[in-house]
Amino acid sequence: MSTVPAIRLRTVNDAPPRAGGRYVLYWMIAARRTRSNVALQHARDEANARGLPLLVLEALGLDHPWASARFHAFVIAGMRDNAERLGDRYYPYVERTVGEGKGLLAALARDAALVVTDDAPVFHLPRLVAAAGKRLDVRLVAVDGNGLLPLRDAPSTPFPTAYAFRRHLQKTLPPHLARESWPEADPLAGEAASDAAPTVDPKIEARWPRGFDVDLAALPLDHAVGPVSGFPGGPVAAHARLRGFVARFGAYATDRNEPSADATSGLSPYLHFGHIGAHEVFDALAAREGWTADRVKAGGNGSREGWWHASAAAEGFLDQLVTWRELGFNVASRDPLHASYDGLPGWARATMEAHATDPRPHAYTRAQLEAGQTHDPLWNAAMRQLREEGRIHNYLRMLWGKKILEWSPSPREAYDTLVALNDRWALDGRDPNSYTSIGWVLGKHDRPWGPERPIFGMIRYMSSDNTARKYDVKPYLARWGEGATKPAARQGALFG
DNA sequence: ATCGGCTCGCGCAA
DNA sequence: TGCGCGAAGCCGAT
Repeated sequence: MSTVPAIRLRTVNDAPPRAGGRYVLYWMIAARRTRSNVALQHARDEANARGLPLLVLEALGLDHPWASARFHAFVIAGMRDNAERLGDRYYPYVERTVGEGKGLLAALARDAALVVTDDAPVFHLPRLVAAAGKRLDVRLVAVDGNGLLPLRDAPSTPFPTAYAFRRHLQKTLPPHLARESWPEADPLAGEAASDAAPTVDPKIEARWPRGFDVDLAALPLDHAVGPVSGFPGGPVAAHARLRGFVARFGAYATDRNEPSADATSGLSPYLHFGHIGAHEVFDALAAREGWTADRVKAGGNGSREGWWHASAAAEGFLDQLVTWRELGFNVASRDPLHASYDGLPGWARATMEAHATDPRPHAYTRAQLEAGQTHDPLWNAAMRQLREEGRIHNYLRMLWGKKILEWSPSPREAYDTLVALNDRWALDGRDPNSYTSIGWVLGKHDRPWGPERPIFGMIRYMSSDNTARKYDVKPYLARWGEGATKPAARQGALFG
């Protein structure tokens, strides 16, 4: 009945579907978009099967530790796009006081034949879904739309290396690339009762008013973390970004590590908030390359080269989008320690701990780091980009992390600082991928790399001097360094 | 400019 | 049991 592969569907609770429900409710929590969204597609199938309309709830709560004007602005921009597409079927809701939103899902579910949601191993979402499953008296189905590989098509233990995971992908992925397994580009196009608006109890609307036109300044948020410039949120902006990236994709192979070049995709924030899906990014690239699924052959030995049978640039980018991104999801879905120091490999913790009492020639408090007040101008510039733009250039982010290890009193504190700064300031913080890149800095998915050094032990070392030797960092320093003039138009006027 | 060594663990071939 | 291979490393020798 469902057009979504069964391996992506998970029934969360024991409650049956409700006879006499007025709509099928899609509780949109991770895939905050209306295109290429298998959860929405499944909800639509269920609605069609019952002759019912769809209702889509997209809520934005205040009750999590990193709630800030930055993330709120980003998500609300996406609500604008989703409202455009969904019309009467859309129930956007932004909490005005902490706890105000409690009960909305259950209230809407009381008239639902079935509730569908996203199954994503991201931040607090698994706990949220589990709790909802217990509370609701109607069936809740969670749908895994995270990546090309369904999360459940892998062993129950997480992959320790990208190499091992890549080998698994090379064996397992081909059937999931087939057209019939692929998400529909526009699930709303296949909606049978699209003209019938779902009837929502007016008492619910009175208590939890629909809408997203809120005064951000009045909300209890972390306002020091302000909206970013250059990265407007939402599916429309995400697709504009994707088009731009594909248009200049030729430079990706050579310039992706060049801090001054705009050669990377910049899609990570959109992927994190679900404003675009991995399948959509894959499709855009495949179209550009004239690539078709039959070019991938089952087999392969885990090597990065010559797997996709695409250009060098495409192979490199797909290794990011598929291998590394989905490795992060694989680990996040299977390792409860994936976001903690204790989740690092044994050899990495051992070698760092053997050097825990080494003298630290430079030591900074977390506040000094957060303010970008170190002796290292390149590092300070990276921190400033993170504070102001909500991201750090891919290559410099590694250096940024390595120095936090070098300048922290202990490896455990280094890990916690990395996570805290990234969770708070990065648009794609709190994502499985963020924990992958932070973990990599401290040896995760990497190997020991001599010679043994103070503080680092056998953790792979990086230095600002070498980075400056390999890449042209002058334009980056001019943009983000100490003496740089503030870029214009940083005010958050979008949502005033 | 380019190259090997540093060093560990995995999966597969033998 | 050996072997190839691995997100971006650094360093010194040629």
